[in-house]
Amino acid sequence: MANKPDSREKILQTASRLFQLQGYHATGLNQIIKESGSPKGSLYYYFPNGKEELAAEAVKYTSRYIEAKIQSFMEQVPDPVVAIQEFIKEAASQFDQPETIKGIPVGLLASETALISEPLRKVCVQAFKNWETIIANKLIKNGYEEDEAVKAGTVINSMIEGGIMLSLANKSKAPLLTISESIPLILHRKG
Amino acid sequence: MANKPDSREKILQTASRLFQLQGYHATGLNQIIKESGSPKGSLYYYFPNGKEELAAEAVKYTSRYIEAKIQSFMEQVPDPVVAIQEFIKEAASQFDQPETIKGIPVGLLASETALISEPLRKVCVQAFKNWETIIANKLIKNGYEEDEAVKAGTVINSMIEGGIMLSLANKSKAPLLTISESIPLILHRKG
DNA sequence: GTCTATATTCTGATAGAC
DNA sequence: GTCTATCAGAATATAGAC
Repeated sequence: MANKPDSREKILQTASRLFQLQGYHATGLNQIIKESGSPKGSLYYYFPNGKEELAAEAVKYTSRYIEAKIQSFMEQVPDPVVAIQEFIKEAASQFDQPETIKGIPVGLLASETALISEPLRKVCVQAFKNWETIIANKLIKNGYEEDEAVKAGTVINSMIEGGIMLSLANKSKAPLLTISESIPLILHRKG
Repeated sequence: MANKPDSREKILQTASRLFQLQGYHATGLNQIIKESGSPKGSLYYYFPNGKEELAAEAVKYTSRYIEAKIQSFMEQVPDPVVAIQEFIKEAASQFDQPETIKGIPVGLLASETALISEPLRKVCVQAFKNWETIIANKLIKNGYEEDEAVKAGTVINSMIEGGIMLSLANKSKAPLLTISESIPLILHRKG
C-alpha cells in the first residue's frame, strides 16, 4: 500500500493551487496537466466528470488545509481575540510581495461559480461553514452565547474574505492588518 | 447633439451587467455584443484595446453607480451607523431570490484580474478607495478622528464585499443582514 | 489501467467591404 | 465610420492505442 494513487494526488494538488490563484475560468485543464506533469488521460480517469468534479475536489482539499490551520491557531492561543488576530496576520504576510502570493482560499472560485454550478456552490458553502464553526466553537468555549458566537463567526469570515480580496487588489497586507486590529471591536467581552 | 454615442453606451451598459454577474473570464465578447444588439465591429471601434479596455470602462461605470447610491444614503440618513446599515440592507435585498441578483459590484472582477492586469487592478482599487472615502467622510463629519474614520472605511468595505460573497454563495441575504447588525460594534461612539 | 492524438466548439481579435 | 466574415489559437472533452 505504498505507491497508491500518487498521480491523483499530484493533479489535485496542482489544481488546488491554480484554482486558488487564478480562479475557475482562468485555469485551463491543459495548464493543470502540464504543471502537474500528468497526462490528460489520467485527469479524466481520476475525475470522470471533468473540470467541475476536479474543482469540487480541489475546494475540499483547500478547505481541509485551511481548517487545520485555523484549528491550530485556536488550540495554541488561549484568548480567542488574539488567536483570530494571529491567524489573520499570518494570512496577511503573503501579500507583502506579489510573487509570494500562494492563494485566495475559495472566495474567488465561490463567486465565479455560485450562479452556474450547484455542486461547486455547495462545496464552497460547506467550506465556509466549517471555518465559521471552528471560530464559533472557540468563542463558545470562552463564554460566548451560542447565537452570538455563530453570528460572530459569519462576521469574522466576511471580514477575512473581504480583507483578502482588498489586500490582493491593493497588493498590500495593510487592509488585512486593519481588519486584524478591528477584531477586538467585534468580540467585545460578553460572559 | 441628440443621437451621439448611443451604441457605445449600450455596449458599456451590457458589459457592466455581465462582468458583474459572471466575472471577467466567464464573460465573452460574443455574449456582450449579442445581448447588447451591437455588432462586434462597433465594440472594437469604441474600445480599440479590446476586452481589457472595455472591462476597465465597465468597472468605472459600475463604480460611479455604486458611489451615487452610497452617497445618497449618507446624505439622507443623519446617523452614520443607520445610514450604513440601510445601505447594506438594500444590497442584501437582491439575494432573496436568485433570479433577482443583479451583480457583485467589482470584488469578483478585482480578484480575477489583480494578478494578471495592472490597468484593471488599478481601476478596481480606485473604485474601492472612492467608496471607502465616502464612508470615511461621513464619519469625520460626525465627530470621528480622521485616522479612525479611514480605517473604519476599510473595515466596513471588507465586511460588505465579504458579505456579498457569502450571500451570493449561500443564495441568502442572511450573511449580509448579520453584517449589518454588527456595524454598531465597529462604530462605537467616539467623539 | 495508463496515456496520446484528435474532435469540436468557442474565444478574442482582425481584415476589409460598404 | 459602420459592420460582416473570418482568423488563429485555446478551451473542454473523447476515442482508442498500448
